[in-house]
Amino acid sequence: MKEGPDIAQIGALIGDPARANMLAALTGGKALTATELAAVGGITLQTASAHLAKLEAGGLLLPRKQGRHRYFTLADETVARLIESMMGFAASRGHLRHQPGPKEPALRKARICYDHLAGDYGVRMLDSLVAKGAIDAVGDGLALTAKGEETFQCIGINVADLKASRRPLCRSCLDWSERRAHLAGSLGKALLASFFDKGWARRTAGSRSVIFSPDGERQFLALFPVEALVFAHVFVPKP
Amino acid sequence: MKEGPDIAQIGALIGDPARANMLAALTGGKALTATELAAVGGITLQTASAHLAKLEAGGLLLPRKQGRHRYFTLADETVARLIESMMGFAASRGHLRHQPGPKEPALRKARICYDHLAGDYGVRMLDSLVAKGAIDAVGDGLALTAKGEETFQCIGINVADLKASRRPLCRSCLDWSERRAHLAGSLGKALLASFFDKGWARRTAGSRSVIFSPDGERQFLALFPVEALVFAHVFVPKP
DNA sequence: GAGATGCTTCGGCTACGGTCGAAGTATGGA
DNA sequence: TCCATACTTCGACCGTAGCCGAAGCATCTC
Repeated sequence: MKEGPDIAQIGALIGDPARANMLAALTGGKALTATELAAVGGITLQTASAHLAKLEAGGLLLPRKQGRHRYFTLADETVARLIESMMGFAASRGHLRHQPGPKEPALRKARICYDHLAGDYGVRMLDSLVAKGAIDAVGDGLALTAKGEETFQCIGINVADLKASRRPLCRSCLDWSERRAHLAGSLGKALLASFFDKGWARRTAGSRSVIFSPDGERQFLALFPVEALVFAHVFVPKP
Repeated sequence: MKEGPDIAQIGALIGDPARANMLAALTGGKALTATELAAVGGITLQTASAHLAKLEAGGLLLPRKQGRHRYFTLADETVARLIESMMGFAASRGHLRHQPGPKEPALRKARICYDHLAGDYGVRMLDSLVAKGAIDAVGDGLALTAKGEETFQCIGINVADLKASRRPLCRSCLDWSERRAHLAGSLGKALLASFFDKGWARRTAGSRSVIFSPDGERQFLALFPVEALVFAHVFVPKP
């Protein structure tokens, strides 16, 4: 039959454990060197080199040479979205890792999804913004309201700048740990960046998880309060 | 590192050409027997049986025994969404099939995406519905308007029934051939079903493509006119 | 009951892809 | 200039996953 585009190629690309680990690590948004990615994949540098060549040829990765290092990033936001959506799917089918591990809770609480905040805190933030009327949620789509535009200006985010770029302002991104949406798009990116700028939170060295400082956490929770009522209509039953 | 759910498993599942072909065929929405799927995959029945067992174990497929046949369907709408999104991604990276083939144009014009209409005609339908104000497009989300509810009642679609089900009414689904959204969800399903009921169109035997009758095509195009102005803001530039 | 059809299981073959050691190339620093 | 570091290429090894022929169940038809 052979209809349509070839999904087997990218499936196979993602289907190798070492490559999958590399891709998952790169979903953290940071550029990583071949050596770092080899460690992530649990393989030697030679093998990693071969894998990276394949991922690059497949259009999933973008290399950037800098001195004697080669830094790799996901080629595109669409790659990140694909990986995240596959994680969501895998989680829904129970394809979890064997070892929950000590890092797991931190990851579920707050982590980076390419360039924006995900996990419990990411979902909470979006919920709160919707409850405040800063963002409109229609179906599975998100849109900034006029009120929201004001709000973000006050926090110190220049919405006009964001609007100028071609990238969509708001995008919903399905969270694999919470199975609910969090905020992606250039606004999601700007918000996370501002948390880092303010010193509320920082990324961790070898992981996707985001660590809040005690003070940062207090401020974050105050800025994005949870209203119990909200959950009623946003709740999505787990299948 | 091993963070998060295991995407390698489902990647590998989709990564085999024979399995990928089977999954793509099942995205046509019809239940297919093991023998039919073997033909689709270009392999013998024994091999297909092994593949199907793996896909079933992975939670991608749902078997249904009927007489001496075993019919397989995609386990879930989420599987169909995953496959379609991978197709979209593959298409965007140029991972196309070698042979464009004679069926390709028909497929691009109108095809089934799990249970709703995709392709040029699918995109056109959504564009037209948005232009008419029957559906609200906010960001990448869709919502039925009050006016739309009336409209669909007139066409003979019982919106109240659809609302009763847990499945979302409107969902946007990215079209791999058009790289724009078309209408999924229970409303998308109901619309396609009504086209079949009215005899405007029919499915083809071994393919996902949808064939309109001359009269059906005329009616469809009249019902969903294109207004040039609409395209301006819906257009998404190809990267 | 006999035969045909649909599908699964078993066993063995094969090939491809992942793996690493060793050697080769580029870049940076002393 | 010389060495260390970062990475790639080459070559060889090996395991696994895909593949099919043959045989074994199950179900329908006559």
